[in-house]
Amino acid sequence: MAAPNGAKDVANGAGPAPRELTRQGQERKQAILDAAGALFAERGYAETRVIDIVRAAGVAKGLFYWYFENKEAVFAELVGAVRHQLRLEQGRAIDPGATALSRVRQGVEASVRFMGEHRRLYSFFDMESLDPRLMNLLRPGAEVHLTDTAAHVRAGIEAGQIQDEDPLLLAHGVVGAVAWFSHLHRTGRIDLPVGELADFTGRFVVRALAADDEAAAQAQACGGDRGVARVQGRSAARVG
Amino acid sequence: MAAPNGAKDVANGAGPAPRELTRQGQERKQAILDAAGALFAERGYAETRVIDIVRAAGVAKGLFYWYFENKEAVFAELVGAVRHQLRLEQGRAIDPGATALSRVRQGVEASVRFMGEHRRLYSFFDMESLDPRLMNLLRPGAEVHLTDTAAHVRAGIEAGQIQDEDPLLLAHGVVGAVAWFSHLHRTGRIDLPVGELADFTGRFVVRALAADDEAAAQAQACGGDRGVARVQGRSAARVG
DNA sequence: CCCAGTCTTGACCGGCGGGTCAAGACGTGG
DNA sequence: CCACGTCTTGACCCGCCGGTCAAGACTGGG
Repeated sequence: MAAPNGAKDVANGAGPAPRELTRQGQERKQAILDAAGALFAERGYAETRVIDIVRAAGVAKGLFYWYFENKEAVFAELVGAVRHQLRLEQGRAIDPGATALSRVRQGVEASVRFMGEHRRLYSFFDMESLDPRLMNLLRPGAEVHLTDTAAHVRAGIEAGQIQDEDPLLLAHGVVGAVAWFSHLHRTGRIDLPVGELADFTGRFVVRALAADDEAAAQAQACGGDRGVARVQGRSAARVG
Repeated sequence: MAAPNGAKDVANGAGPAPRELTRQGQERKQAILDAAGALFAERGYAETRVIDIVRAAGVAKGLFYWYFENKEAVFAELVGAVRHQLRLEQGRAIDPGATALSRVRQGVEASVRFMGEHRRLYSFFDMESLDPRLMNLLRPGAEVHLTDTAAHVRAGIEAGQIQDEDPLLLAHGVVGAVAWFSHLHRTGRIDLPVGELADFTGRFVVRALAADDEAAAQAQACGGDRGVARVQGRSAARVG
C-alpha cells in the first residue's frame, strides 16, 4: 500500500511525525499501519483498541505513540492512502473519449470492483462512517468524488444523455449506489462475484441517470473499463 | 409515540421490564425514552452517555436502570416504535390498486417524507447504523422493508414494468436510495424541502427500475401518496 | 397509622482504554 | 570508548462511563 511518500503527505501536523525515519523505523511504522488496517477492517474503528494494534504488530504500546500522534492519526493516514489508490483506479478506468454517461458507468464499475477487491482495506471508511468524530476526517475526501461525478453528470445533461435534474442530486445518487452496494457486498448481504456486482451497479446507475432508453442502451453497450469488451447482457464478466 | 403496549412488545427478556407500572411510572419511563431519543438523534448512540439522558429527563441515574435493562434496551425500544410508525405510513401511502412500479414509488416517497419529517426520531438508526453492536438489533427490521420491496419488484418484473434483473438486488437499490438521500438530507448536505426530495427520490428509483421509458412515464404520472396531485415536472432544486 | 410495594436518589465501584514516561538498548560517528 | 540521536519497552496514570446498591420517599390499601 502507501509508499512512504504518500504517507508523509497525509501525516503532517503537530505530531511526532516530522521526524526523520531510519529504514528500520519505516518498517516498524508500516507494520503498525498494516496491523491497524487489518483490525479496523475486521471490527471497525471504535472496536479496535490501541493495545490490539500493537499486539498484532508485535511491538510495545509506547512505540505506537512514537510514530503516531494518536489513534485517529493512523486512521487518517490509512484513509488517505486508500482514497488515493481508488482515485488512481478510477482514472485508469475512465476513457476520456467516451460519452459522459459511459464515463460515469466506467467510474462506478471501477469503484465497485476496487472496493470489492480491497474490501479489508476499504471497509473502515464504510459508508463514509457515521461516527461523528470520523466524519470530519472523511468528508473532504468524499467531497472530491462527488464533484468529480457531478462534473460528468453535468456534461451528460448538456449532451442530452442524462436527465435534466439537479446534477448534484444525481451525483449523490451515483456515489450512494456505489457505497451502498459495496457495503452490502462487504458485509455479506450480497453474495456475488465482484465483477457481476460491478456490472449490475453500472447498469443500475446508467438507467437511473439516462435521459431515455436510447441513451441508456448506448452507454450500456460501449466497452467497460480498460477497453475490455463487455456484452450488454448480464453475466460472464470477469476481470482480474 | 409508542403506546405502552408497543413498548411492552419490544422490551421483554430478563430485564426489570415485566414489572407493572403505575401511571407515574409510565410517565417517567416515557420521559426517559423521550430524552434518550432526542440525544441519540442529536449526537448518536455511542456519543450519548446514560448520565446525559437522565440529566435531560431530570431524574437520577439509578432510575434509568429501574425502567430499562441497559442502554441498548432503550435504543431497541425506540427503534421498534419508529419502525412501526414508518410501516404504518407506508401502508397508508401505498395504493394496492396501482401498478407495481407505482407502488414502489409511493412507498419510496412516503418513506423519504416520513424520515424527513421525523428526522430527530429517525436519525439514530441512520443507514442502519454501522456500529457492530447495534447492527444486530437493526438487521431484522431492515430485512422486513427489503422483502416488502422485493415483493413489489417481483410483481413489477412479471408485469413487464420493471427490468428483468435480480429482484433482491433491485430492492436493495431502492431501500439504499431512500436511506442514502434521507441521510444526506438529515445531515444537511441536501437542503431541500422534504416534499421535493421525496419526489426526486421517487423519480430516481422509478427510472432505475423501469423496464423502458413508457413504463417509467406511466409510473411517474399517476398520483403520489394520498392522492395529492403532483405534476411530473421538477421544481427549482438547489442543493447545499 | 402501618405496611408493602412502587419509585427515586446519588454515592460508589470497577475496569477499560487512551495516552505518558522514565528507563534503557541499539547503532553510528567521532 | 564515549556521546548522542533513534528506537523500544512496559508499567503506570487517570478520566470516563456503564452499571450497582443501600437507603430512603411516596402512595394506596387495610
